[in-house]
Amino acid sequence: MPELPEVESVRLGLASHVLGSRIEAVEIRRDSCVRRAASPEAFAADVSGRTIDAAVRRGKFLWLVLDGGELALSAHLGMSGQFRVHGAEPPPPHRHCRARLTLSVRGGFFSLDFIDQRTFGYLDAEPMVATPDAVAGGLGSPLPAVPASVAHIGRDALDPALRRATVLAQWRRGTRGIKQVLLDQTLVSGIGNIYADEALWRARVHPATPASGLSGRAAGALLDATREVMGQALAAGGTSFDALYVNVNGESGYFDRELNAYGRGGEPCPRCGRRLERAVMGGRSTHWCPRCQRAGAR
DNA sequence: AGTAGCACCTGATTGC
DNA sequence: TGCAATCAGGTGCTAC
Repeated sequence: MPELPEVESVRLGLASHVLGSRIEAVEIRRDSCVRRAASPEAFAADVSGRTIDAAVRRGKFLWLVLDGGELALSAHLGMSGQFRVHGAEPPPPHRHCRARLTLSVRGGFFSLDFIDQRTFGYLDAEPMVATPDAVAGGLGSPLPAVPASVAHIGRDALDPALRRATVLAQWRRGTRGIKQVLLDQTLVSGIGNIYADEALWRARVHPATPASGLSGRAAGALLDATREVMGQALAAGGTSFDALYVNVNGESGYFDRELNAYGRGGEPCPRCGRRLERAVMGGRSTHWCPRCQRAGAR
């Protein structure tokens, strides 16, 4: 469920609570929440006793830089992952709590819970690896490296170091529809199903338009639209329809009130009044206005 | 090489 | 009321 604005809200919350703290204890409550590590015990051994130096994000991928920066505690929220911060005496773990970390800072202790109903999310201990374009890392990162599992992920739409001309050329290559291309995290990361539909609506591009048929100008306007909509969503604390997405303090964002297309199939287009359409494209539910977003327009 | 399809899960909602 | 089908914000692997 979480896309770039939601993951960035989580990153900001983590940064405000865990930077400079030390990982004292690790309780894995569901083994499969640790994917790459050889075992839950190996994960715990890798991260225990280490200090958290930074909280970094690229697209929807999030990681805590440990000690010297050669190791990361990486996390992906999948469809339903959350982090929740509790004080020295945390409540009993939530039913979907997959891991509980105990952290210490200046003699005080607190808990960090990883909660994930659908279990598509994960935690891992990973080496940091250099990437060809790792000039400045992702948002929040001063480091020239990313966790191994993020090496194939493109810079995200809000990253100042995004190579605009390069990604627009990559977008327009191949045979896929533009909706599928927007969701390709190896080109521009961070755009998920909600913000893909919203950006296409803003830029007046039909989701099934062959990406190769977009003009450079239209592709550029679409990239700008992804940045605008995700920037505004971030300012509103992200999008949330229910208790499945909350920040580290358990609070929901408000951007769902500002969605123009996503989830509004059958409702009037906020721009022209025409009934919005809904269909499945590339296995994902897709929403658009058949009048504002004409196939082949622009 | 690029792309489509499916697998991975749990839970809420909808329809019969 | 019960039960099955459908849907949900993501990613990675496999087979074309």
